[in-house]
Amino acid sequence: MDEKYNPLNIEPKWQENWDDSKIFKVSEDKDKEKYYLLEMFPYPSGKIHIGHVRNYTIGDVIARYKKMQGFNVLHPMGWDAFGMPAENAAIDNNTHPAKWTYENIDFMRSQLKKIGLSYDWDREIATCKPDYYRWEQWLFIKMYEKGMAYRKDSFVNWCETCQTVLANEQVEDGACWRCGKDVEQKKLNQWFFKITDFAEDLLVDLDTLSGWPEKVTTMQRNWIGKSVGATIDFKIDGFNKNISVFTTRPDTIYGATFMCLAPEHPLVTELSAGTDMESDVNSFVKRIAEQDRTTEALESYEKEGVFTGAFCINPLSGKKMKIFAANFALMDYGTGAVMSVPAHDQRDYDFAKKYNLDIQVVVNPFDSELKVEDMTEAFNDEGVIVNSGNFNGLKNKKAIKQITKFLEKEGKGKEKANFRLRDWGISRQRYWGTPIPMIHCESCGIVPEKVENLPVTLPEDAALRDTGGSPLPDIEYFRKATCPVCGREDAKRDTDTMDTFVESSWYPARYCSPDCDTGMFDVDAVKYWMPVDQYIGGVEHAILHLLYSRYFTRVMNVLGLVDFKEPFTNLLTQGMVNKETQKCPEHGFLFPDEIETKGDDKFCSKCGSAVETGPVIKMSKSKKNVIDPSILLDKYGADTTRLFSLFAAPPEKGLEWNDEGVDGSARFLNRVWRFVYKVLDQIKDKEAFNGKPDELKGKYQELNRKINQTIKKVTGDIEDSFHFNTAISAVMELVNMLYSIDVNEETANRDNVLRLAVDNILLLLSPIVPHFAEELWAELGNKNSVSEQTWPSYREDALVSSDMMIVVQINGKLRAKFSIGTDASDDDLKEQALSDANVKKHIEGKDIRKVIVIKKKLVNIVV
RNA sequence: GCCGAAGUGGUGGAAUUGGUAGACACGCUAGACUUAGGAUCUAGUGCCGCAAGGCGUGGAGGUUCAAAUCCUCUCUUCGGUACCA
Repeated sequence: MDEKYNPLNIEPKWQENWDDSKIFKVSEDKDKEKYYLLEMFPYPSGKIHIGHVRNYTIGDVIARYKKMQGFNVLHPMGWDAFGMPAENAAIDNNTHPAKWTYENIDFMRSQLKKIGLSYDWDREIATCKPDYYRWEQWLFIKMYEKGMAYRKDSFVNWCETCQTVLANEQVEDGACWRCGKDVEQKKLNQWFFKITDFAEDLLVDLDTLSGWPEKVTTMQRNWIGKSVGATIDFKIDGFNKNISVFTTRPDTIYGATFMCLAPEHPLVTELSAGTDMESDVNSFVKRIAEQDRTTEALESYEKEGVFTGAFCINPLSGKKMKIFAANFALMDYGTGAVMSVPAHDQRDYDFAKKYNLDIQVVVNPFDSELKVEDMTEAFNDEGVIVNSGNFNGLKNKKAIKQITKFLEKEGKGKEKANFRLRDWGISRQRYWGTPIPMIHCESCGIVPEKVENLPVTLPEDAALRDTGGSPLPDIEYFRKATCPVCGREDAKRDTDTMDTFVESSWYPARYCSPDCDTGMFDVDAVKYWMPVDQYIGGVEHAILHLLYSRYFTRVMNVLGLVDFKEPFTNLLTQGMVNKETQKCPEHGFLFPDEIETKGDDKFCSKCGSAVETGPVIKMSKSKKNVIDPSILLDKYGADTTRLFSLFAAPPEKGLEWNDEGVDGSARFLNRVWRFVYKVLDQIKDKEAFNGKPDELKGKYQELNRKINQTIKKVTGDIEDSFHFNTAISAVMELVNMLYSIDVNEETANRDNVLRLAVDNILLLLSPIVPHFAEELWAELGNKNSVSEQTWPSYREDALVSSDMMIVVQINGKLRAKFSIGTDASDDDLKEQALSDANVKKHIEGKDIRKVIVIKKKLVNIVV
């Protein structure tokens, strides 16, 4: 055995060993309980960054831990390989997206292998491969046939830089989530998935996800945004038509004094046509349509509107209400029409003040009476109904139900729940994505490609345009198609591709049978492995990816492909790894290795300008605040890097990256190594101690207790909360204790206890630092891989101590401590406490009012 | 604005059925050793104080023999979301 720990020698050896022996390859085994552990697969952007290392290490520890506990563990890895950066990089570097992507995959795979992760690499998938997206196209056609995929004209979020449409979820603060450019509104004909059909189901089932962080279910709940109220019909004066509105406050209907329509609402132009108002209305509608709709801009807009010239009739009060087109009414929420109740809605109040409209109080606070002339803002708390005919005197909450019921009876309204969630627009005008398997035929309309013709393969020889945008419409042989229905040869293939979130919505199921060529997956394999027992990934995917995955699982469920609805039983959202940004006035953002430091000052290595330090934010390639783990891996090896990334903080917590502590982790492994080296000859042929504590004496009895306590603590920390940082601390304490005892002391079972200590330290650490553990495990004379050992258990009798430490407080302040046998009575404790010298000093001349004795813990003397 | 989470030493972080605040590390100080290392070992390290002692978990109150932990108010930071009728 080497005297010194040299990770760079031993790590490649074990990685090869695991690879060759396929020790982590799994298959369905009905006799073993399965455990499916999945980390969110990465986008192959080029290099692994430290956030990946943290994420995959967390997963790897759990996978190895569960394997040692006897589970049949599925732990796969793959690549979320379609997406825009490939196109951008291809243009920048004059290469091809496919080439760029596959090269990145090869490089990143080699990086992951260097971290020593326990993947079943035979299950690796890449979503850009035709044998993967073939089944996505198949599912698209199934969804189309069931009416779950449809086409509609709609205003879409358009990113000019990326030349593509973005889903609502992909717009962050009014800007593109990927490139940061402000998003514009554009009208396009697009494919949509009918996720809103499952809005209620997706919402209700959040309650069943007890293994998810509440934070995430709350975010999804808010995103789905259910509100309960009523739709109410208002007759339009002089027209044989109704305006339907959605409101959550039917109790305030008597106070509705005007009506607001979204500018795009079809009635706006219809009602104003041929009236004096026509030109005003049209110019207003046109102006609003052209307005910038970024969130920032929206905030600065004042509420404004224009009278359409028409009136409607309040169905209960019978009063005439002016109908406006207003900029704050949204066409795609509710019905695109708002019944405005200025007394009880702040927005309506502002609008009424501006245009001098009637304000009518219909809810009073419980203890006072509102007067319109004294009001400075809308009143929207709970209260008592007034000025509302038969409903006066009711609490407004009760009135909501009664008025709704009344409207239903009269045929003027209906109870209704409304959702904020919109259908999922999936068309992208991009090249590097899954082609949408639909064909536009002049005779037959839009029809699906024949299933036997799948996959519709993405042409690999496409020349990208310098300007961005998809080359697919230019490629004649791709675009030209034969109509699968009538056989016309001049049909056109859809040249849009799917949103890349589609691929990631079903990949967990694909891992169960990655080579299946008869369907999306092998039904029996999925039945065995799915759902995922533990999913791990960044909290940044709390809405987007996780909601889409839940939706897709429901789609597969409805299509009879799977028998469950929730894909992820337990979810661990790992905090993001953050780092400050560095900016050079001339060269913009800088990578850490582009900075030179002189004392406390930092300079750009290209031009020497002083570097400006920006805020601490999530690591991203575009901001260049990334840490390349290969520096750590080359210098310290994988095990130290793994250990450090776990020791720094509990997984769910965000982390400001700082590698100052990494030496401590390296030092710890060295300490363990040196100890094993020191006692190796002594313990190599010995059995680990497994007797009763009374077979041991003194320090060695204590050591035995500490070993068992450590097993208990580490197991609990992993099992209950994945708090590896405290688990590691516990092992460190045990190692510190080993250094404090004399290994040559003549005492019973000495070497057997030392063996027990070393065995368990290696077993407990093995999921965290697997190469290190394998090496020392082999040095101890073991033939099998440490990962095939059983996770250690502790002896209950070893935990028991004959003494206990008692704390003495006076008025709650710590004044003394003493050790006493565990069989001591309360009175013994009291007596012992009062006889302590320091205690005597503090109670001298004072009356003892009360003595509180807490069993096995403390004595508090109140004076 | 609304929803959620979090505030503990110089740093990362421990500790919650209320019961020794600061485990384990990093850093720092002093020393030892030496084959001069990114090594190892010993001692110290919350703050104030020579000490006795006092103070101390964002701030202010409260409950309790006892509060980082429970309650009320408040401040700050981070994350999500936002004209949603």
